[in-house]
Amino acid sequence: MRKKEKSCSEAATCSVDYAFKRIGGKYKGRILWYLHEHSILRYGELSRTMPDITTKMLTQTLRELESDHLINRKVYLEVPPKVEYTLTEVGQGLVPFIRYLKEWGDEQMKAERKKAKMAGG
Amino acid sequence: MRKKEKSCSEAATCSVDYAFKRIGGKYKGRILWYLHEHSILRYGELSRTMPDITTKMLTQTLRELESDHLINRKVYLEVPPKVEYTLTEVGQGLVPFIRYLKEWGDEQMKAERKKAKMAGG
DNA sequence: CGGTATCCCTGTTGATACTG
DNA sequence: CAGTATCAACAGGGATACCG
Repeated sequence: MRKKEKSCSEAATCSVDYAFKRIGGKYKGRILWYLHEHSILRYGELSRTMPDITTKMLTQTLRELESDHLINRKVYLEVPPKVEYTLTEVGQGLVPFIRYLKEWGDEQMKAERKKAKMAGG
Repeated sequence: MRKKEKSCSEAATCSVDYAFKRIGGKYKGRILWYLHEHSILRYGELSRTMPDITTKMLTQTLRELESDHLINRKVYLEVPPKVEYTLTEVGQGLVPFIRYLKEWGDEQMKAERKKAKMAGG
C-alpha cells in the first residue's frame, strides 16, 4: 500500500515546494553562497567561515547538498586528510537566484533599519 | 544584556540568511506563488487549494508573511466574514525569484524522472 | 466563514566526546 | 584535518475541538 499522496496535486506547483526543500535548510543558502563566492572551499574553511554551525550540522548539510547534486565533494587521500567542496553545474544554476534573494534581503534589511532609526529618534 | 550575537559577522552575507528565513517556511513558497497566480485569494480558497495544510498552520503562516510585509490581509466586516489576501509590493518583488526557483525545480524533477525511468528499464 | 486553543509528536538542531 | 556517535533540547508542525 503506497503512502497516501498528500499535498501537491498539480505537479507544476509542486516544483516550488520541491525546490524549497532542496535549498531550504537552516544553512544551505549560506553554504551555497560561500561556495559561489570562493569557488572552492575545504571543510575547515567552511567551518571557520560559519562558526555558528556545529561540525555535525555542517557535515549533515553538506551531505544533503551532495546527494541533491548541488555540490561536489572531492577527497584527497593524503595525510592529513583534505576535502574540497565546489558547486556542481546544477548548483551554479541556483546562483542567480540566490543573488537575487540576497539583494532582496539587503533591501529589506536597509528598509527595516531606516524604520527603526526613525522610530528611535 | 543582549542576546549573544552569533552567526553572521558580515552583514552582506547575512542577508542570504535573512531572506531565507522570511520565505523558508514549509508552505510560504507555495502560498506566495498561489497569491501571485490568482492575485487575490480568500482564506477558504487558500485552504482548499492546499488541503494538506491545517487551519492552524495556514493562519500562522499567513500571519508571519503579513508581519514580514509580504502579503496584505484585508478584512471585510460582514456576515459571514470575508478576508482577502494579496501580495504586497515587497512580496511581488519576490515573484521573479520564485518563478526562477520553480523553473529550476521543474528541470530537476524532470531530470530525476528520466533517470528513474532509465534505471527502471 | 475564518479563524483559536490545546495537546502531542516528530524532525531538526545543539553539546559534547571521540576517531581514522 | 575532517569528520562520527550519542544524547538531549527545542521548534515546527499535526489532530482535534471549539468560538465570534
